[in-house]
Amino acid sequence: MTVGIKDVARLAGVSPATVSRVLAGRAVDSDMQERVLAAVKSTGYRPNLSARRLRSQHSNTIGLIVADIRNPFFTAVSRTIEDVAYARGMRVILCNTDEDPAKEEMYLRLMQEERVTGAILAPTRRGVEKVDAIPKDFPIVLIDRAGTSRQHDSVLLDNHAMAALLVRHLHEQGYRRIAGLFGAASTTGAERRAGYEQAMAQLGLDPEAVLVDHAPGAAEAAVARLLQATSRPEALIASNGVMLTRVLHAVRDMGLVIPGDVALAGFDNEPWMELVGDGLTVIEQPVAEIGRTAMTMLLDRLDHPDAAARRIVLDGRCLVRGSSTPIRRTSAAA
Amino acid sequence: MTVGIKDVARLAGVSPATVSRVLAGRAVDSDMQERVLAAVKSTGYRPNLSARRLRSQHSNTIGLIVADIRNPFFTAVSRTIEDVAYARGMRVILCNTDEDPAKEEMYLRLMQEERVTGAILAPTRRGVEKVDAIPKDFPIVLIDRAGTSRQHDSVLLDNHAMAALLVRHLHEQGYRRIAGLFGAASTTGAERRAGYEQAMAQLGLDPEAVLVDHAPGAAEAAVARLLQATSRPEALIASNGVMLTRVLHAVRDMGLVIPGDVALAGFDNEPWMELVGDGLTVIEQPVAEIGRTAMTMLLDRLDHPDAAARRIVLDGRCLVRGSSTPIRRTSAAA
DNA sequence: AATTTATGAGAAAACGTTTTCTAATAGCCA
DNA sequence: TGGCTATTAGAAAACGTTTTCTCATAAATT
Repeated sequence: MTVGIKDVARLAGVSPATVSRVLAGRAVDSDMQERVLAAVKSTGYRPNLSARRLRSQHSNTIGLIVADIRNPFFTAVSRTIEDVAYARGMRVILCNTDEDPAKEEMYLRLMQEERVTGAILAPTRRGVEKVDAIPKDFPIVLIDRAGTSRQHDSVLLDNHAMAALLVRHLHEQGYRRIAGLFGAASTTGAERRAGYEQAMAQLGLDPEAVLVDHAPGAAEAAVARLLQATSRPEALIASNGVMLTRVLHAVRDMGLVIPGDVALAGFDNEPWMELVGDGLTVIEQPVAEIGRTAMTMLLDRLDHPDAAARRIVLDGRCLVRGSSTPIRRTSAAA
Repeated sequence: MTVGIKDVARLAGVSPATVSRVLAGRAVDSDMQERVLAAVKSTGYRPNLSARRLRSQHSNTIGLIVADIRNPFFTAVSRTIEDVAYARGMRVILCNTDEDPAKEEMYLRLMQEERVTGAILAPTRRGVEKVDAIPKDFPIVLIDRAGTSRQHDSVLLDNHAMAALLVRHLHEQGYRRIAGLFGAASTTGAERRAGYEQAMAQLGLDPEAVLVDHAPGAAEAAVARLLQATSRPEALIASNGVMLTRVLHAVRDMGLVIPGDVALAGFDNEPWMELVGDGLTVIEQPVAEIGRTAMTMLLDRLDHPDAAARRIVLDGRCLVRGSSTPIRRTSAAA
């Protein structure tokens, strides 16, 4: 019942090939073109993209695999990627791994079965080890996390440096006992932790890094444990925006005030972060640039399949706000 | 170069049809099955989903068209829809209209060309008028906005009642001059405005509704205009979460405090909303239930194409927080 | 003016599957 | 034991396009 290219051709009195050519915008007799366009309109013909993809062997689709679209960082990056893609006539398939390597593997397989033109992937910590096993003829750009893999293109934040920057900022404000909460399931967490520990060591401070699960409630529990200890930290660092939100909740629930009882700083800027209290000090990531760069790299890769893999490392901005005002010590200094 | 079902068949010494049957999990000789599976593994065969869809005539894909995935309401709903869909072996194509009817139309056309099994759509205000023109054989569920269309299934919030609820709450707290900011491009905004106006009228109050564009900066400008007027409103209502955030920003930028200078309430709950000041009073939508219901309706529709269209209206919860504490009048009462 | 080259249209093949159709074998009942 | 049915596998058609191939006609070159 559905109208196909043959029906259009018959109505217009031309061959299917001609209809295809008209639709592809290639040179045809203007009279025929007119008849074809009229026939398309009158039949309400809609090309079947599956058939088109099967025959033409390119999908014009890219896969986007992130941990969780509810994380505003990924939301923002995704949005940019989609806009660029659709502007180029490409579709995007979006998948959430929930930091689960099994899901990630399944979605990567799905992408191959969809014969996507390429994929943009934020791999899980365990997934990043397997990423080098992906066939070279499957173009991939890693975002946000790349681990040690140098085989694929990647666009990353300078996590190490940014975490260190945060530590030094807190140190300058007079904080000494600075604890850090880092995501356990992502390489991002690991890198930020390393930056944190190195900066702490350089300043002669004792690092206290906590690895936090992706599971709900984990961050809250970690905060409670930290702040109920005998020598409570003077400041907390949260390694991403979602965790920062949870830490904030947990601190409030304990009846503590920021920064009076404990200072707070973290990663990822969101519109509300300057509204809570006197604002939250954060490292803002260049989300739009990350998305745009990833798409550009992917398209470049398609043009030059054999070029060497590139790694682009971007810097964030440290937005200093009220949650890290200079410390006011109540008793003896450290 | 890519390995197809024929290659697998040749290696396993069976016909392509048999390979297809094994992969579909249908009954075959166990010896052959074993050989096929071995051949699949050794060749690294990946089925071509385009070919499969073309031949089998079902795409196992649903389209999801929302205004903007960066709006946390849509993010949350999308996430639920995706989870349900993938659990059923279906894919989701996600598109953002940016409240632009032209984009919406284009994406609806795209969905038809993809031969999606069905679509879930949050139509723009102008798009909702055209939605009845969509062929009946294209299953659609409208979410969040349905206007007067009764031809398609829909799952909605009781916008009228919820807006009225917010008005009555503010009235109970002692507020009288209550202004509302409503999205100009969505039917949601229109319905909430109607509820607001009716409730205001019933309480004998003068409504002051402002229609706010989707464009950036529009909400801020509207707030500035309202609060600089000679008789400044005592309370503001924002018709969705994004607008609420912007209103909050604007109020803060003017150096006013909430609720001391002006009270604030709105729609859509987000994790941070209990953290800013003494919390924001909002109507929380049952986002997960909306997503789940939409998917269920869509799947039902596929089973019963000729059943009458259903409209499911859900209630939200009013979360009372600090931004609407009882008014303390400085001078004479109204 | 004759030959080559360029252009454009139709016929038919091809893309990689699933499904229908046909045939063969095994199992069952009388 | 003979015929009938049920089951399973292979051959071939089909899905709706694009693209290659072939041919005819027009344009260009010598």
